[in-house]
Amino acid sequence: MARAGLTTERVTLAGAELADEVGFEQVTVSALARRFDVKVASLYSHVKGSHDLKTRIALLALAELADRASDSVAGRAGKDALTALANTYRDYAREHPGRYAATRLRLDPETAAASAGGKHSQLTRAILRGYDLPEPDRTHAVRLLGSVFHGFASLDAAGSFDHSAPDAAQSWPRILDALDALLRNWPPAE
Amino acid sequence: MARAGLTTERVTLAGAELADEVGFEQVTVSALARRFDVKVASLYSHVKGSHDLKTRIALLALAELADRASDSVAGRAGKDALTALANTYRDYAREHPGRYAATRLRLDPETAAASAGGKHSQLTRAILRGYDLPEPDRTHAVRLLGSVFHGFASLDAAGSFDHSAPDAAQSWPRILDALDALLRNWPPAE
DNA sequence: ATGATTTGCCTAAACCTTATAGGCAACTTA
DNA sequence: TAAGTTGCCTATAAGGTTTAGGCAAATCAT
Repeated sequence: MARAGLTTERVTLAGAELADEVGFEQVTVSALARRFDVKVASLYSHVKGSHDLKTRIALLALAELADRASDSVAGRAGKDALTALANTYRDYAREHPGRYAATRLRLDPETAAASAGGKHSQLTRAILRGYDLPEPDRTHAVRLLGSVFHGFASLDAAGSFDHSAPDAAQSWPRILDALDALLRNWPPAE
Repeated sequence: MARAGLTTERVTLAGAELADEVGFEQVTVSALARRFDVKVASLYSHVKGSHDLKTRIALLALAELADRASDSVAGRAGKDALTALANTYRDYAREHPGRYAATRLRLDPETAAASAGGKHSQLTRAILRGYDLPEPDRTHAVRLLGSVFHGFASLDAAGSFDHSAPDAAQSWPRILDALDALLRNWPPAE
């Protein structure tokens, strides 16, 4: 009766890998048990259940993405920083579709508060230092950028851009050009 | 043995209502059977199964949303049209969260082609008539607007804006101001 | 080292959802 | 009102979730 060496971390990581392979919605405690070649009930010592597992994958992905985002904007400013951050999100969504989908899981307030979620808005706020926006427009701009990054990755992943020309990849740099131009010429409140 | 009067349309509509109440992911053939006070197997005469049901709900929502969007931009131009379209998406996402989530279901290519999906990009393209954008920038702008509408609704629904001030409702008009300004001053390709 | 304790994975079982097959009753139509 | 169609049924099987309780392996104390 050899032990498989399960821990909560290892189970969560395997769940994230499974999500990238088969989709976040398809992640199940049973599938994970098969992957470890272990009986289903064994996993219940490490995660509380299906929802707990998915929440842990979401937290893992949020933290991992925040780390990458943080690295990407370090030492950059202005449009350079904007592009780096935006590309980090787009690349992560493409490389890790399951993990990326996990970041959109609705977390209960206290879990969300303890997550890396706040770090993401902090990072977006940081790249706005290179532009000259007074509050509260800075907050509005953070939300606009978040919407674009998330919305584009989401529609791209859903294949929404697949049936029109040109390639989504062609639109991306022009969208970043446009956002940069917008941030440099942000309209004043009337 | 009274008949419940099930039809594919009625089952789909009830599925959409259920989605708005408990969330799109929670829509199940079983739950729907309970709602009709009918045995599960009975529903299988009307929908092929769980995936078919969800697909039908998605198509219903896409069509319904396209109708509303179409109504909202009729007779408007420029920023007025932009605001009307944007608000239609935001309002629909708030009023019908389950249906809105359904619109993000990944459809297989031929189903997607037969859906109202294309109408949405047509409508967005239409409001750009009020601005002066050459191709291919018009397409890039359509994608940007789609990303913002979808991304904002999505983040708003996920509660991502809940833990920072001010209210998301305050950001929305300013984001539309910003998009209008951007479309009027779209940066030229270098 | 060896007994005690903790930890890890197990069997067993109950419940829910999906899905299919086949049957009888209730509507429809002629 | 008989024939045909449709609508909902029972029965059944397979797979996922979750809990309870048990034995063995690893770890710790003496």
